[in-house]
Amino acid sequence: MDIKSLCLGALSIGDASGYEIKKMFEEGPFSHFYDAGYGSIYPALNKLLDAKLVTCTEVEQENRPAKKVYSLTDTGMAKLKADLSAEPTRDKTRSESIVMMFFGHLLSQSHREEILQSYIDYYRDGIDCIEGIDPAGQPNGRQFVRGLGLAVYEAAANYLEENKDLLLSDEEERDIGDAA
Amino acid sequence: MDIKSLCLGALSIGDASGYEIKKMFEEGPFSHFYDAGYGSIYPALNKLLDAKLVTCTEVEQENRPAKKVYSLTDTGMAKLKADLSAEPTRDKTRSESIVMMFFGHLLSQSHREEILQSYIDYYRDGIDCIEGIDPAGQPNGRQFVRGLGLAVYEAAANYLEENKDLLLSDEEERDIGDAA
DNA sequence: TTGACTATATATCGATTTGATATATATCAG
DNA sequence: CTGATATATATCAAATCGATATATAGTCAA
Repeated sequence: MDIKSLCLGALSIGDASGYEIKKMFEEGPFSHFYDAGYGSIYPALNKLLDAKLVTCTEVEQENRPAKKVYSLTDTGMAKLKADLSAEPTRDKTRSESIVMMFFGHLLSQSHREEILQSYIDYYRDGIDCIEGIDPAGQPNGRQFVRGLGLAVYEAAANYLEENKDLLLSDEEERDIGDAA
Repeated sequence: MDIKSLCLGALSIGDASGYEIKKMFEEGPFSHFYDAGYGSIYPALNKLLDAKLVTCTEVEQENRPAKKVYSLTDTGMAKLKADLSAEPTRDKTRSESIVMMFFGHLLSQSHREEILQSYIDYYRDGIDCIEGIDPAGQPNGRQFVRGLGLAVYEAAANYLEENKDLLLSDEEERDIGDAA
């Protein structure tokens, strides 16, 4: 499963341009569990077009640039279902905030506090964002994933707030006279 | 912050070979919040060596191949602290399991069940793995991150188990006679 | 003793992805 | 008329991924 598969998934929700697909990764439904930028989306759409898994129509618009709207073909939908039927690979996370907290003893207390607060804000914003989605009428899978996101973000935000002191307190000097 | 920074961080804990650093990402302390393979670690170590941020000693071993053990220099430690003092970028997650659940309506019930169960197992294994780490004597930051991991994994595993039915139930046919 | 498998260890390479930048059109504010 | 923001497509060097190659050595079974 790569960005081509995710573009097929995005188009299974409805026709869209590259720019609109990007927004699904940035602010939209995918933003909490997948990532992609223009540099991978546009090449992916071109490959999908070559493989006839999508079609493309140029649409003129008033007061803004023309856009290329992509649509899923029948073979595209079949390919999407095949991709979704594979064994999922392990989740990949990359959190610089956690790296910094992990090595907190190498940082000043004030910097640890900054990192922690912006990380709490990050989760609180995520919660607000997910709560802004109305689950009514959405497929069960999307409702399920929405609830998972809320549960995980709330657990993280609560832990960070309830255990601040552990991160912010300075290390106790241990091991004095340890070289017995 | 890139893999070079993470290698410096790994070496701040103790001298290590590329193979040993890989294991820190695979099974060790980094495995829950960062990822890296040989293809990025070995080139990173060579660049760090060129920049004199680490030194390298070849060590012969009994009953196994020789290894190259890397150590942090003073400038390497300074570089690590500088990297950790930057503004953290946003977390990046990439979860194929969640993508599959999100598009669950395109999959059979039995496949949804497989994905769900293996995802629950994944979190339960993660919990066991973290619980196996003794926090005693570790820096506060590492204890804090350990607790965060536990809180988040437990929230995820519990949500998945308690809400199984929502994902596994078949969609109700809505909108019949909707074209009013 | 040969083959299969596992673990340790380093290294490389094509393909993919990242992150930044370039190019346009159009609106709005100062 | 300059700068900022939003829409929209495209590209490119650098970083990363995932797979593979190579080598040593132990185990375990056919």
